[in-house]
Amino acid sequence: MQDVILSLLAKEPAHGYELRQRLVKALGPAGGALNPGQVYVTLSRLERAGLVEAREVAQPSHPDKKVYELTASGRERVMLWLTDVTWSRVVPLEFHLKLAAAAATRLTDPVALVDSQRLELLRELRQLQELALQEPPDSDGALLLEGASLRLQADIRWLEVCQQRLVERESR
Amino acid sequence: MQDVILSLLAKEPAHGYELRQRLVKALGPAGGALNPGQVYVTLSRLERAGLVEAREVAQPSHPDKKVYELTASGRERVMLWLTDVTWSRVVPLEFHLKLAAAAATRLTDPVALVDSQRLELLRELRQLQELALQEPPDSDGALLLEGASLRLQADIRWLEVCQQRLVERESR
DNA sequence: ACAGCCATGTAACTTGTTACATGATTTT
DNA sequence: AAAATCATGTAACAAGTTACATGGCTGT
Repeated sequence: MQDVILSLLAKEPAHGYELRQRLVKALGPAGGALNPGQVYVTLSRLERAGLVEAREVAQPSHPDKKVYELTASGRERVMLWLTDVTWSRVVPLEFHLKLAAAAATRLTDPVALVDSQRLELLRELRQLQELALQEPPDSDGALLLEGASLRLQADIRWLEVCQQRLVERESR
Repeated sequence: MQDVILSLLAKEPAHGYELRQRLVKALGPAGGALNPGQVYVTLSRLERAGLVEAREVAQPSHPDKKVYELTASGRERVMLWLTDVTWSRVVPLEFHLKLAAAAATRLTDPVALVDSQRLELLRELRQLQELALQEPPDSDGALLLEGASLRLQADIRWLEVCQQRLVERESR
């Protein structure tokens, strides 16, 4: 969250309300879940950490607003974030633990578990592809959806491999 | 972390030290980064939440140990976790924000950013494939590595698409 | 005597998250 | 007069993370 806010401020100074709106828009359909308060909490923590600075701006026919902008060390942190290359590869590990737990507890059949997850991902993939049709081609939104879609396909293929292995082992 | 610990306890009751070792082993090369204290912190929080219960076990030629096992509500939570199907699709969104920030700040060239990330992922993929060779075929470890590898390939393909789009836009 | 493994924790800090509170202005 | 929008925050808790503290037992 902090890095996200900072990256938005890297573009131009803004106040909390504006940031919240930009975030909701950037998050798309998932944007509704964003709690307004969180933006302000994050901003005040960033200020305490010296990464942003605020100045109050009076408005004639509106409540006052507080415009935040990056400090030097804030810009430094954005640069670090930009060049950071740790991508999340946590999920397969987590799912692997789930499989092991399912096998150990025998509360759920591992094969059924893999299958339900696979079906769910397929459902999500169809939904994504519907969304992609509504997006103008070659837009940023379409590019984003393509990234999510490629990942989903990779995960689905992996689940298929898992399922195959499980069935093979069962038949031995 | 909580769910991970719970899933390990779902297999069989265990004490903290043992859990830590199993975790380090399960995490493979990344296991070294695990702070021992965290296991105990997590266990005590799980106990406070009523998801696990401990009983102290004296050992003749070793310090005492505290063996934890799941309560009924702990087992319930594991079941919820097992059947939960939310996979992380956050990363493309995050990278998209990075691209936007890079374009806005002009501190870094977006094309260079994509390229460095792509090279890094390629490096990781090679490393993964080396690890896979050392793993016995058809083992759980090999399956895990395959999942990570499929994801990496999807991410790399996405970055290639991003790069293509950026170059296309530049030439206009 | 000293290193190293077995075993457990606590204090403190950061971050995410939610629920709640406040008040002005504009539109209907 | 009510509802929506503009605008900001606080208090409190949950969770991840780290640094540090403690002690017994084992092998050399």
